[in-house]
Amino acid sequence: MRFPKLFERLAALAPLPPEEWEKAEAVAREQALDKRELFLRPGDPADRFAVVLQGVFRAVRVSARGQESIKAFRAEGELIGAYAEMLQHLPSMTTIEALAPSRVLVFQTRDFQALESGHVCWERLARRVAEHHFILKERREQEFLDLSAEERLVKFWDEHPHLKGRVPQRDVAAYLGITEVALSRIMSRRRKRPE
Amino acid sequence: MRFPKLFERLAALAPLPPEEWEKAEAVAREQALDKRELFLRPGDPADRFAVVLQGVFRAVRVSARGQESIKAFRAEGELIGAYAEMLQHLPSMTTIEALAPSRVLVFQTRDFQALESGHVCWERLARRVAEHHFILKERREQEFLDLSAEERLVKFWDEHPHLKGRVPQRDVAAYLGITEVALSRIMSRRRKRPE
DNA sequence: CCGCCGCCTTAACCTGGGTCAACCCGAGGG
DNA sequence: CCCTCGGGTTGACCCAGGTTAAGGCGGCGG
Repeated sequence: MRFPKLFERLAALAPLPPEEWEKAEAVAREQALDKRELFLRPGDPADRFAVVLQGVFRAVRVSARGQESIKAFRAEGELIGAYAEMLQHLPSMTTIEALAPSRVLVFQTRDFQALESGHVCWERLARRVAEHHFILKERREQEFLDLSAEERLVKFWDEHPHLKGRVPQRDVAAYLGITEVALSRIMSRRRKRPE
Repeated sequence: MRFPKLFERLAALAPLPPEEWEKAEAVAREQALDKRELFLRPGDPADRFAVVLQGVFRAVRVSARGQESIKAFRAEGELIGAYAEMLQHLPSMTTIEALAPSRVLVFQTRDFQALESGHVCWERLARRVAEHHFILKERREQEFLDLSAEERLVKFWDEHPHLKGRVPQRDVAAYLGITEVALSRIMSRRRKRPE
C-alpha cells in the first residue's frame, strides 16, 4: 500500500477493503505539476480525476464573456477533476491549474468503472462523494442567496484557513463572485472601521 | 404497481427491477396537501422525502436575518425533502411548502435504508440522484458567478417553462437572489427596451 | 356594492460593487 | 543599480439593485 493515509481518508467515508484499495493503487499514476501547469483544460475529455497529494489547485471556468470565475480551490487530500462534465459525458469546460508545485494521484474513469463492477464498495464510495459535493455546493448556493460579498469573504477564510497565503487575492475575488478591486476595497474598509 | 409512470422515470436513471419497485410502493404513503400547507418545516427531523405526483412546491430557507430565499421549486415527478440535512443527519433547516393543492408519495428514509440493504439497485439509484442534484447546484453556482440578475431571470424561464403561472413573482425573485421590487423593475425594463 | 387583502408596480433615494486608470511595491533579471 | 513585471491598492465615476413607501388592481367575503 503506497498511500495508507489516503486509504484511511476514503475508508472513513465508506467501508473499503484494503485489497480493493490495492487494486485502485495499481491503476493509479502519480503526476507532478509545476506552478501554473494545467491538470485539465477546456475541451479535454473529462475522463480522469485525481487526488491531491501535495499542493493547491484552482478550478476555473471562463464564461462566454471571457471573465473567469473560480468554482473551487483544492488542496491536499481533495479531489480534482471536471466532475459535472464527467457525469454528463461532456468534454471539460473547466480549467484545473496548479497554484504551486504539486503532486497528484491520477485515475482514469475507465479504470474506475472496472473497479466498480468488481466490488460494490466503489459504488458506495462514489455515492458518498457525490453527496459530499452536493452538500458543498448547496452551502455555497446559500451564501450567494443571503450573504453580502463581505460576509462571504469572512466565511471563506473561516472555512478555509489552510488556504491562507497559498491563493492569490484575485482568485479569492473570482471565487466570491466579485472583482479584485472590490475585494481590495472590502479589505481596507474592514481594516479601518470595525476594530 | 400503483405508479407505473414513476417507475419508468426512476428506471431510466438506473436499472430498477419491477419487484423492487413493488417493495418501495408497499412502504410508501400517499399524502394530499392544500395550498400553503407545509410538507416540512424547520426543526422537523429530516427523515422522510417524497415524490410530487401533482402540484408545485417551494423549498425555502429563512436566513438568520429573517429574509427568506428559495432553494428550488419542485413539480410533478421531482423529489421534495431536506436532502442536505438528511445526508448529515441534521434536523431540517428548510421549509417545504405547497404552492397549490398537491399530492405526494412519501417515503421514510428508514424504510429506504431497508430497501438499500436488500438490493444494490437502490444504492445505484441513490448515487444517481445525488449526482443529479450536484449537477443542478453547480449549474446554479455558475449562474451566480457570471450572470446578472436579468440574465438569471431569462435563463430561469428558459429552463422552467412549466412553472409559468404556477409560482408567484416574489418567489421567483427570492430564487434569483433579488427582491421582488428589483424583479419588477427588470421586467418593466425588458418590456420597453429590447423588443 | 364596498372594503379588504394579496400581489405587483412605481418612484425617490442610497449604497455596494463594476469599470477604467493611475499608482505602488517587492522580486528577479540584466 | 535600474527595469520590468506581477499583483495589490486607490480614486472617480456609473449603474444595478436594496429600501422605503405609496399606489394600483383583481378577487372575494360580508
